Amino acid sequence: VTVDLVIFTLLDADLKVLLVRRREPPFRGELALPGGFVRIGDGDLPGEDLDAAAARELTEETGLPARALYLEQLYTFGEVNRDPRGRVITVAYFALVRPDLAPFVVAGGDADAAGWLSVGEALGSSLAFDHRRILEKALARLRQRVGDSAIAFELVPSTFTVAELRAVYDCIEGVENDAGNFRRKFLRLVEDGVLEPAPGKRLTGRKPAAVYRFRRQPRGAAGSEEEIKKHDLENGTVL
Amino acid sequence: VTVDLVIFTLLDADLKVLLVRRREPPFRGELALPGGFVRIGDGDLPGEDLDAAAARELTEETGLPARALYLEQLYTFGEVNRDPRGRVITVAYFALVRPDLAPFVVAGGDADAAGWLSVGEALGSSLAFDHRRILEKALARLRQRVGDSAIAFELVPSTFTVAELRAVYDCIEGVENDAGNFRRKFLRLVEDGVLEPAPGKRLTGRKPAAVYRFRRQPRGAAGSEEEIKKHDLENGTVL
DNA sequence: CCAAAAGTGTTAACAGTACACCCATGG
DNA sequence: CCATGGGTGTACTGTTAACACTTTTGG
Repeated sequence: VTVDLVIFTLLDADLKVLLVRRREPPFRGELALPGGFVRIGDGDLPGEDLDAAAARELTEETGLPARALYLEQLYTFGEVNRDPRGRVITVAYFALVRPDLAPFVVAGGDADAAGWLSVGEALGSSLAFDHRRILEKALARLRQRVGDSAIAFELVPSTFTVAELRAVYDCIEGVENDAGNFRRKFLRLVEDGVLEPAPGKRLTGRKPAAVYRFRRQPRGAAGSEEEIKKHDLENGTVL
Repeated sequence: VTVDLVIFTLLDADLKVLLVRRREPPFRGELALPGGFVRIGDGDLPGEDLDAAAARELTEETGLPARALYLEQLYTFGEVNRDPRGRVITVAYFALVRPDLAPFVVAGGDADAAGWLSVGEALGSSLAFDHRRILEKALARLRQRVGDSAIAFELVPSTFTVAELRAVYDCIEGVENDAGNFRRKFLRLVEDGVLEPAPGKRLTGRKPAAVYRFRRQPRGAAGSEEEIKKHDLENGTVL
């Protein structure tokens, strides 16, 4: 049993995925998703949970603490012949790296030249094993999550402007959101205490834009309204 | 590696799950989800895909052809100590049995007294392994799917009335839908060719109700409109 | 006739969409 | 002063939710 990771980030308004070039057969020299075997724990070696294995691989491949990243189980692929070495079942995970952390990602241990590749290009080129299918599944999950949960905040620096968040949506949904309408939805989140103004201005365009940040714990007493808000952040529709 | 199945049906306006009583240790005599080991295929025995293993177990436990049932991968549980026998990772699947087929379900091979238990009761009683957590996850998935795909048709006989389908939604969402409003949404599906009138009337209440059936392949030329419809049935919002 | 469920109508509130517009500022 | 992007207003649309209403039937 292995875990494979689909790690996304957003650079230059383009969705990127972290791929490695395999140094060992099978598929030596080809592009693949980072991953590795789950420590089962025979005898005296302690085993690890699946989530722990995914977090460990994530840290190994990115050099970033897993706690700072979004990580979620994606799907398990277990076709008989997906690995020429024999029967290998892989639990795929799906991770997001905030773009301000992406430059710190360095090549991992068991693979050459880890690197961010544009998802479009990755889908165009050939990948090892059934990793193309895994990537497609991850992409579908990402779009779903962006549509119905607050996951987009994981693809933006810790403080951001309305336009920056809008760019994330534009890029992932592949459409161009109306600036005015998007702003209104955004401000509703501020009203609801999901976001809050942050100090400073962003000097990106001509006119400086207001900067916001995600509010980790909602303000006010934990009334029923806040409960709902928490639920929304985890499962519900936000933007 | 095992597969475990969470098999739901709807009887007497109550959501039921299929549980078995274990005949072997560990957890002998306790209630558990049906499941079994995946055939890996060492040596000359052929292995099986995960989906195939789930379908096989599903047929073994229910006596019904898997083709007639809804089956979808749910989540993979791999905590180190979830099975006292050693390291066992389980891929949980989620299945639906139409209520008109539920009475034909008989006890499976490796377990006593398979039976439909009310989900409320099942969550109240203790289950083997981490099966309670799996059941909770399945319930969450069911509610999600009912909300955003056409899965409810899998919990209704092949022909049904507006009120019968509404009862499915009421039961799973735990709310009472307005009869009139529900009817309008329902009729929109008929307009769109997703449903079609079926011959006969249902004599359930005082006034006989019209009967409908699910339309497997949409009518008309396969234009772009039909493509969208197909997409909706698979992924999108329907009711 | 009456109860009960099928089926219809009406309306207010709300969210999404499109698009026109004002405002502030760096060059 | 002007182009650019931030930020605002507004009218139109379709969907939802609440609820009152008519119709049809078996008992």
